[in-house]
Amino acid sequence: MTATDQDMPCPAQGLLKMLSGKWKPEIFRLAADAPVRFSGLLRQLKGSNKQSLSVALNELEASGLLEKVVLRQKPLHIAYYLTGKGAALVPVMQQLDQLS
Amino acid sequence: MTATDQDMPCPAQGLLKMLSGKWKPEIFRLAADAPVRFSGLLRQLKGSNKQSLSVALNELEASGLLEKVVLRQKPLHIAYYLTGKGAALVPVMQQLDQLS
DNA sequence: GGTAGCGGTCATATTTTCCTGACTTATTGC
DNA sequence: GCAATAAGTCAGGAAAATATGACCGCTACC
Repeated sequence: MTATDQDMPCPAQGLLKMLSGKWKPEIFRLAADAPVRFSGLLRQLKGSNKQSLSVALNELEASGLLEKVVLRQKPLHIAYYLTGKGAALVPVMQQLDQLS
Repeated sequence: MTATDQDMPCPAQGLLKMLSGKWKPEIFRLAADAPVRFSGLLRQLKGSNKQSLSVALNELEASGLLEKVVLRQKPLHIAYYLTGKGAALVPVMQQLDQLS
């Protein structure tokens, strides 16, 4: 059990895990469309809550799919943008959509 | 809340859910390679257990990705085969692999 | 008749995930 | 100064997922 032991015999499993959870797929989809913000998500995703969104956003950021950006404009905004890695995932998601 | 209420604002979410869980991605991958059997999985997937595999296999079957087949040969075998729907998912999984 | 392998189920833990409500810091509007 | 909005954190608790160990029916072997 070293630090390099990734314990991941299935390559796709990592990606799958990045989008697993109750809110992450929807957040990702919205972010793929346009940058998202905390309060906006809280309003759009009915039934969600601060805690879960906070965790989900942090995980999406940690896995490199979203990037948190502080916009130093008038009222100070924080937005989450899709990264390059995130964008690379979009076409795969679209294929999944079509299989549904 | 009718029976037609699918509560699924994100199309890909259904597919994602079908492969969510600790063992389902690996089971799916193995089944995509060749039909799998209960005892074989239990041996190959180190750290797994009957209960979890049973649940995972039933869910994969219920979601139409695997098909349970009883082979009425000499010692009686039960195997899980990839369905057409499951096969359609394979190339998408391969794309996920390459994004890793 | 005893033992072993296959393919499970069942009842019960343990672990992980998700939700709730209270509280915080900073900014804006009145 | 006071309330509101944004973007959270924190301490619980409830619910869902996962694991453990016992047990069962069937076939096969010796």
